[in-house]
This record gives sequence, structure tokens and C-alpha cells, in this order.
Amino acid sequence: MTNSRKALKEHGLRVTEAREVVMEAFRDSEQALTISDIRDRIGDDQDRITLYRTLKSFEEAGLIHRIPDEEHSVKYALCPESCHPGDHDHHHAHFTCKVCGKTRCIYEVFVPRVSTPQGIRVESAELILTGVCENCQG
Amino acid sequence: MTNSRKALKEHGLRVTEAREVVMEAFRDSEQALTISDIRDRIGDDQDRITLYRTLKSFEEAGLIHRIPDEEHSVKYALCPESCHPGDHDHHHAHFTCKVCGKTRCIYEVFVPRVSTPQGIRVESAELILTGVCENCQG
DNA sequence: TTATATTTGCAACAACGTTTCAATTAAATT
DNA sequence: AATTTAATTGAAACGTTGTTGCAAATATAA
Repeated sequence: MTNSRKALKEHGLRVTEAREVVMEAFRDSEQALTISDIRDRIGDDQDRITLYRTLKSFEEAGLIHRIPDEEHSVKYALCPESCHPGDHDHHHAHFTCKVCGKTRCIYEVFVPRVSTPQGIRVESAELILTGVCENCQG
Repeated sequence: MTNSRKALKEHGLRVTEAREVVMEAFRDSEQALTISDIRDRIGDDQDRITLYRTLKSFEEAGLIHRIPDEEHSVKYALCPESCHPGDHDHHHAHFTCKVCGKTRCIYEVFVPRVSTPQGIRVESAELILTGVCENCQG
């Protein structure tokens, strides 16, 4: 059994061709993927709508998370092991290189706790870093 | 001369009906606005495409800034005085209430500096807070 | 192997956003 | 105040993104 199959089962999802293929795409990638990144990797034979639904099911299952970025595009990345269905547990920052456009998780950087004005109850926080990555310097 | 006219001129923009109306909408609002929020406020007589261009010119002029949020919708808010054409200078956090959906700037909270892994050069950072606002508690 | 509940593919639809081009308008100049 | 010039606007057309409803296909439990 592939690691992808295993991951799907462990998170309570049925194993289907469509899901395995998308899962493999994430596992092969170091960076966060947009919808069109994924389509480029898995080819065109898979239905567009199915892909949206696959991503939704992965997100709900705690397999991937959405990453906000300053450009407001939607990107997804694999979750750490600590995520479970309906229970995402993310404390890490995200970084987008403005030269190559690649986005990735920065597990070394925790999102700091901040004290907010009275009355506001903060339940989650995201830290989005933008700049230039190792490969694009110079 | 209205404050809106003045703001437009000071940031090097021609004063037009379309721009004045949009600027007033921002000045009247405590919260960040989506495209459709703005359209609701200014009415339908203004062309949709013009609005996109107006927002783009405001952003370039340092009058408004885009706010990322976890839902990946695009929202805009007025900039602080310290912003100028081509030179946005934002250190504040943003907060979105998951109940009422309103987003606003939290000037009391600065985006903290973090030390990133070697090789990455960070040029800007966003801190996005999500939770429940004063009005939606209970 | 069969039953059933989930997943898929298709059609249709709606929202968002951009580009091109001609017409209009703001503001600088005379 | 009229003219000139450069910026702005509106309309049409287009592409991408994302959703919903329904019938057909398929994964899993029995």
C-alpha cells in the first residue's frame, strides 16, 4: 500500500484514483500548490470539479491546509502529522518568494501570540512572510 | 474642497467623480471593504471595471491597502497617513470576525519581527487574526 | 457477490478580474 | 475662456475560479 493510500485511510477517506493522484502530487512537492499547479502535475484527464471536491475533503480530513498570501491566491500544502479530521493545529508561518512565486511552510517560525484590544477574542492567527528565497537572491 | 478631493490630489491622482465617491465610501466605513461592499454603498451606476481601476490606482497611490484573510477574499482599507505613492508602510495586524465577517485594521498590534531560516530574506510580513469581535460575543 | 452510501463527471451557472479600443473628461497651456 | 493633451471611463469580449444539482459509477461494508 502506498503512503498516499495509507494517509487517506488513516484520515477516514475512501481511497479513489482521483484522491491518490492528488495526494502523490502533494507528496512530491516541496512547496504549496495552487489549483492550477496541481492540474499541471496530474494532467487534464481529471475533472476540474472533482479536484475542488478532493481538496475540500483533504482539508476537512486534516490532510492539507490552505495558505493565505498577500496576493490572495489560494494555495494548499500538506499538514503536519499533528492534524486530524476537523482539528487543524498550525502554529507555523508561511513564506512566499516574490521573485519565483513559490510558497512554503516555515516550521521553524511559530506564529507569535499577541495581546489584542479589549473585547476581541482571537482564535487563530496566521503569519505571512514575503521576500526573496535562497534560490532567487543575487 | 472635500477631504476626499484633498486626499486624491495629495497622492497625485486626478480628481474624478468615480474616485471621489469611492473615497467617501472608505471614509465612512470603520471596516475593510470588499468589492461588493463598495458596490453596495456607491450604487450600481458606476461601471464595474472602473471600480477595479479606481482601487488599483488608490493602492498604487498609497491611499488604501489590500488585506489578506484566511478566506482569501480581497478586502481594502484606508492607509495610515504614513503611506505614500509606491511606498506602503504597514506594521499593523488585521482582524476578521468569523461571525459577522467584518475585517479591520488593529493598529495597536504590531507585526512582530521573527528570525527566519538562513537564506530567506523577509521583506514584509502580515499578521492575520481571526476570532470573534466585541459585538458578536456571547 | 450484493447492497448502500460515497464519489465522480457533466451541464449550467455565477462571480471575479483583465484587456482592448473608442469616447469622454480633468487639468495644463495659451 | 477656449484649446490642447494626457488620463480616465465605459462597453464588449474573454478567461479563470468556484459552486450546485443530478445521474452514473465505484469503494467499501455486509
